[in-house]
Amino acid sequence: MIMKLDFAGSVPIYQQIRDQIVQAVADGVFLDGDRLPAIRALADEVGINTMTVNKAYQLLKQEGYIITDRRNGAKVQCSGGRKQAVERKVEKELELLAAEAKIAGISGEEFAKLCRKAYDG
Amino acid sequence: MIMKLDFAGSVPIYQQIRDQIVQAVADGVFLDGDRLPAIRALADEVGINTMTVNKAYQLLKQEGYIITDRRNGAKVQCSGGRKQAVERKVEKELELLAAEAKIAGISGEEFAKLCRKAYDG
Amino acid sequence: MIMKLDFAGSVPIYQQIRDQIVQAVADGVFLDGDRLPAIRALADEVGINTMTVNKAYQLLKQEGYIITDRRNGAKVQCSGGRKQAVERKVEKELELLAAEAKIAGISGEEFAKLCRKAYDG
Amino acid sequence: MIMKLDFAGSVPIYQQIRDQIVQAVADGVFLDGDRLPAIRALADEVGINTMTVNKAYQLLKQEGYIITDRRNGAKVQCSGGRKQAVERKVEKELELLAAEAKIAGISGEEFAKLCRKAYDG
DNA sequence: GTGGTCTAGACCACC
DNA sequence: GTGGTCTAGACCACA
Repeated sequence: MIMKLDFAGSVPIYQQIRDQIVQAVADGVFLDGDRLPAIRALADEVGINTMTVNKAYQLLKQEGYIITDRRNGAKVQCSGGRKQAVERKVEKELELLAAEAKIAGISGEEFAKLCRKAYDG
Repeated sequence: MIMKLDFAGSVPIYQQIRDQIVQAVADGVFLDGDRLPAIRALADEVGINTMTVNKAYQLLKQEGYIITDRRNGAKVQCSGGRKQAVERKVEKELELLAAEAKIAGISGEEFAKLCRKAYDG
Repeated sequence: MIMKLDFAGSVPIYQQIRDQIVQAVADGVFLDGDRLPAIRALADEVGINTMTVNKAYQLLKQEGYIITDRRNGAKVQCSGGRKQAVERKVEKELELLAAEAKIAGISGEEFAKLCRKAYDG
Repeated sequence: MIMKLDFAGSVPIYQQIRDQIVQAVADGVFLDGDRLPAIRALADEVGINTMTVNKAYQLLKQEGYIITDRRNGAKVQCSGGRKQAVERKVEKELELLAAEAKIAGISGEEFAKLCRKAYDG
């Protein structure tokens, strides 16, 4: 589990952790049911406080990406059911991205290509 | 110029203003060279501090979306040149969105459709 | 004896076991004097540690719901005497539930109906 | 704003704060739109850490009981919409309470009376 | 002024 | 071993 954190930027660390774990799940690094690193272990590894990692895990749990089994720590849970909510979120964020792209002179085709690349990896 | 601000959410007000102006430019509400509303007028209209609007305008200026002229206020400037930078930014954000979509069970086709809709409006 | 355990939630396993046994007693699944499943048997059945079941049983014993006999295991004991204590506990918890219900727009009648349903089954 | 906290018990402090604020809202101590005490002020008043109060507020926000307006701090928000969810929660908790009451020898009438008292205050 | 984030430690409950 | 909670500070972003 490699983690690239930007301590200078304005994005909270816990958010960066959350994002990268979501990425990892989407990329198949973690499969449904896999155990995530223990909070302390991950905190030590990347050199941050356990509370920060804890917050990231809580966020992931709340969003339904993981469940924390009291016996085994945190496990990935890919069960759907969030499709609608995610769709709305994606829709809204895409709108802004598309606007910025349009102004920057990125054509519809180029934008579609970027989207495809992002999805297919 | 209608502005919908969410004072509760986690997105800063100035960021919301910036986003909506970018949207408006992309949608053709403002054309290249058009004058943006005066800071004080906009602040009064939506009932916020002028400092907040000022910060949004400074952000837009810094990003190259507008130029400020002491005599005429802020004017939209659609000159290109930022294509590469925007492309990198869009690429990065798309990656996360695509990941979330993938996990939620949104197919590549559905995602592409959302992207097209976002771009074409 | 069916046991539905939620390993993800915040309620401790032993508490869930305790709750479900109390439910079963109230529902007449276990009558006064009936033997509860042996600790090890129950632990095996639901796939948890015997220590956890043991803790649940100790809690039940301490609350006066069961008595443990070295030779015969745990037996249900419906002897009263706890009425006052339970009343106080119920009173306090009802207060919070009623508050949440009130805020959510649940009327007094609806709340009473829910209460009746809970009691009559 | 009086707060009675039990530091010895097993109920987390942030949960106790959350509960008492919900109670206060239901009792009309706080009306829709009223400002809650500032996190620091409340923390100082009851002699606990700001993080703990913060967690309580986050929980309330997440449950929809309050909104945090960036300009003014936390405000009560009684807008409904949570009726169904609360109903399910109340239903489930009532079931256990009713079971305990039944075993303790509390009659259906007595239980109904307790419920009425809890709701009407 | 407000809330949001983070640290470096600590203790506890659970299993 | 795990996650959950809490402390006593600190700094920052926002308005």
